[in-house]
Amino acid sequence: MPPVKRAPTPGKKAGRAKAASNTASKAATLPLRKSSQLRRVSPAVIDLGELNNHLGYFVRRIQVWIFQDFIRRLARIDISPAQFSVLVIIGANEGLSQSELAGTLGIERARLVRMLHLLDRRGLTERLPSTADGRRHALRLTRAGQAHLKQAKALAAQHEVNLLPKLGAERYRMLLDALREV
Amino acid sequence: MPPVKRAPTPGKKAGRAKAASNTASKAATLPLRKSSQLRRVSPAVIDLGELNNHLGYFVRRIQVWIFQDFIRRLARIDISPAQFSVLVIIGANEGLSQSELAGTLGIERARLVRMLHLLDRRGLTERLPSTADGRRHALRLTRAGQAHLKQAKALAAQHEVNLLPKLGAERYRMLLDALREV
DNA sequence: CGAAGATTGTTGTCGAGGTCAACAATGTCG
DNA sequence: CGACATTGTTGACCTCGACAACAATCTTCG
Repeated sequence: MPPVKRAPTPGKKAGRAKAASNTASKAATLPLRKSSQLRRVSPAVIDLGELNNHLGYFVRRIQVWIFQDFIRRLARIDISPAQFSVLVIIGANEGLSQSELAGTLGIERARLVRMLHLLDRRGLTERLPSTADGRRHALRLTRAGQAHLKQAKALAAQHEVNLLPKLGAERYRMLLDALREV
Repeated sequence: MPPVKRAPTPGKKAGRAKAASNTASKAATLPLRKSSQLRRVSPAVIDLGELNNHLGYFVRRIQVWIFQDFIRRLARIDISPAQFSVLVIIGANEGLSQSELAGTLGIERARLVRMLHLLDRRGLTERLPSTADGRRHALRLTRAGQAHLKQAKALAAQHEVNLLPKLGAERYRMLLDALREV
């Protein structure tokens, strides 16, 4: 489909130019236009309405926010939050199976398989055949994996400390305690 | 690629049957095997290790958990968490622009465009040309959109109430208050 | 023992979302 | 007017969760 002229918005949307007494805006951000007469316009600060009563909304926002910082901080050693959790659990429970790992982290077995493919290829983890059960794989960290995890933990701890000032030490503590019990 | 024999795991993984003194397991779940001698094996209850000190991990878990309930509850009217937030904001701020909407919700303008395509097609929202600025679109809910949002809010409120017992009323309140200020 | 059933690891396929780059149309400002 | 910024849009790519289908391997129980 060839790029049409500024999106025809397939369908209606013809005339109609009434409404919208509360016009538009620009602010809401940083520049702080020096032009005295701030273009009139809308809320500038937008109302979250009903969302203010939904825990899910705020949890989502903070989750995204925290992950972004985490990702940025561990980008150097190329470890994602998911990979980090996998390495940590394997490190703390050598020999566990993929099923158990997936179960405790709440991810699909299928998802974990592909994740381990990567980590294996990178030489960080290995899947040894379980001596007791032919179906299982005993997961372990390689030497390199242990070293890598060590670095990851250091950076992650650093990331964690970084959250304190942004959340407030007391609030941070409270959140961590409260969430851990769920 | 034809399905090989139980995943050759491209690469090494030959012999090697040593290690893994702490064998494997099965439990960790429900059955509670009646067979007295519980197959020896690993932790049964797996150690989260370092993850216990990472707020991000718990926030992520609870976020996924909350969203699952939300999705399940609003499946009937086919509204996702993201769509819900979009409808709520438009409803509370008629005439705002896509940029503003995307900004306040923390999603990409590009992402929002496709979301609005859907909502438009479903007749829930409409994009009126802004009279003051030729580039902008003044977003609004259609009559149908308002009605749909009303239902969504009812179900969402129901979902929210459902979280109380599972989190504990006090904890719920605390979390909501704490997160709202971030 | 042997057949039915459950587990485990795997692959394939969808669909929702996030990320980036590139654009045309439109506004703003010096 | 011309340089620059915004806004809405599209295209392409990639991650991730959810499902379905399998082969290999236990487990159970008649």
